Amino acid sequence: MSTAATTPRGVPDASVARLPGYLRALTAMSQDGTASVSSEELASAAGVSSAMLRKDLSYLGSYGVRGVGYDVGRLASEIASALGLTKDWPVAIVGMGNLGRALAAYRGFAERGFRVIALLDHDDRVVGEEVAGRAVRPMTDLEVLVEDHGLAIGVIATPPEGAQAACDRLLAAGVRSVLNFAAVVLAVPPEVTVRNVDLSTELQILAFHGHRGDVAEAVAP
Amino acid sequence: MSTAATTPRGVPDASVARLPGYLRALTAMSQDGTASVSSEELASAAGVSSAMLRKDLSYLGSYGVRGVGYDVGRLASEIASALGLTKDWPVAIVGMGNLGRALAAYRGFAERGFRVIALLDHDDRVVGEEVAGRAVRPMTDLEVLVEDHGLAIGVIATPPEGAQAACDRLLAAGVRSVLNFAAVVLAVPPEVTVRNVDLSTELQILAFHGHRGDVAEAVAP
DNA sequence: ACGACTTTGTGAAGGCAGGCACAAAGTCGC
DNA sequence: GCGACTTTGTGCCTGCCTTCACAAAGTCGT
Ligand SMILES: NC(=O)c1ccc[n+]([C@@H]2O[C@H](COP(=O)([O-])OP(=O)(O)OC[C@H]3O[C@@H](n4cnc5c(N)ncnc54)[C@H](O)[C@@H]3O)[C@@H](O)[C@H]2O)c1
Ligand SMILES: NC(=O)c1ccc[n+]([C@@H]2O[C@H](COP(=O)([O-])OP(=O)(O)OC[C@H]3O[C@@H](n4cnc5c(N)ncnc54)[C@H](O)[C@@H]3O)[C@@H](O)[C@H]2O)c1
Repeated sequence: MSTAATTPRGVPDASVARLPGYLRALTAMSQDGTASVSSEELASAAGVSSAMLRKDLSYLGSYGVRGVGYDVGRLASEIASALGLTKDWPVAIVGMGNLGRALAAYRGFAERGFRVIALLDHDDRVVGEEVAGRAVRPMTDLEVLVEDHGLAIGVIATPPEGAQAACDRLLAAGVRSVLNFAAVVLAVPPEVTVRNVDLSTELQILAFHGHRGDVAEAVAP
Repeated sequence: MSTAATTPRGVPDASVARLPGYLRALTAMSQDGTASVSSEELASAAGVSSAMLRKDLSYLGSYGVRGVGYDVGRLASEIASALGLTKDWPVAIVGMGNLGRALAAYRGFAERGFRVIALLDHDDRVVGEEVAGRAVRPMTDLEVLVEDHGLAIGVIATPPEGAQAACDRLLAAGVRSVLNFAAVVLAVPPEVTVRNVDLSTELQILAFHGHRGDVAEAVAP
């Protein structure tokens, strides 16, 4: 019933989607030894306007100093806290095909506080294989994994046909956040959050813009 | 100066981003032998509301029949045409690491009219290697490739440090559409379209929602 | 041939997000 | 210690996107 402005923690989705970008820029600055940034500098590093940045940050609280800017370390820590990154998030990857293996080998996970605790596949020929120094486990291990690690995020890297089944198993085991790489619309109850990453969709959107660019140039004059 | 509604081809960005989802659902229906769909059915298959679907389609023209619905084949073809998928789009993938190899092996490209014409890397140890039945080529091949194939879309799968350099080379060769998997903000001139796919960002957004879900439940009652 | 029924296409309204511009606030130099 | 300067935080406004609701349109059964 309350608006975003009323509740201190009511951050609009559009803002949330930009916070990781700010955090990344801040982390880079921190490693460069930069201690303080203005909204102008940070905005340009994150590729947004300074007004937008300030508005986004204002949803989190007042962590800037007028006339000076933001303390890099402090702001990074506040954003991380707002995103819920103060604890490690256990992640399981389902589907050890081409994409699943690339994801398993990706070290960007750990760098941002996501701990891959399991690689899963339903195919007996793949189960037991070693991927990125870890043994692939059968789907039946899911329940135990959730119990042991409090598994929170499931990544689906199966073909489209298997994605709903994989999702159902994740949900049954208690997972409530899913990152889906398969090109299907997953049916989930409302309390579950699904984010879709679809390469084909992205390419098609690019095709549209490339296409339109040509058309616009041909029509405008 | 004209609004989206004035120009027949003025499709809002938000709509464009959903068209690929409609197209995918239609393709699946077509393969099932379904000849006709209502906006209600198609909307549910694509995971949007029927009002939204109808409005999106109305930007493309009037291809439905009142009282009946849409002809699956016809609508698919109209959407494909609006997206600019009537021709093949040549794609080059830059950066043959874990991710680049997975992308190279992905057959979803060809299925949707995107033809991978080259795999590129700047590392001499990787150049010449065979990936997905294709030899990896050096960055210096870019210009010739663009000339020969009219290369239109570049995919960047290099580490963040190399992404801007890779992007610059693509643009210099004439590419105007870029799909970027590296977690950096690429600097490009306004006529170039860049879309970013960042796994870490997605996970952090999921973390926020998982986190918030807990908080909301704890605070609400 | 006609009427009832279904489903589209779209005007109108509401809500949300982005951008502008400025007052408030705090710093730094002198 | 004080004033000038810098930069934040935010109220307001504009435009876009989404949802609602219904008249128009065309079909199918009789
Ligand atoms: N490869 C890519 O670069 C790429 C890019 C974008 C999107 N995708 C999408 O990612 C998904 C995976 O692609 P891929 O190329 O890795 O496929 P793949 O066929 O190489 O691998 C799929 C793996 O998932 C496993 N699997 C299938 N059904 C399962 C189930 N129900 N439960 C558990 N495991 C199951 C299979 O055993 C197999 O090991 C696809 O949906 C694809 O569209 C892939
Ligand atoms: N591996 C994953 O699953 C994954 C997931 C999400 C995002 N990413 C991102 O994708 C990118 C690639 O990841 P990866 O794991 O494949 O990295 P990687 O280190 O395995 O491979 C990078 C490849 O790019 C090449 N390269 C580097 N600089 C280049 C340049 N300027 N021009 C041409 N080629 C260049 C290198 O020679 C190497 O072969 C990274 O930015 C990473 O953050 C990877």
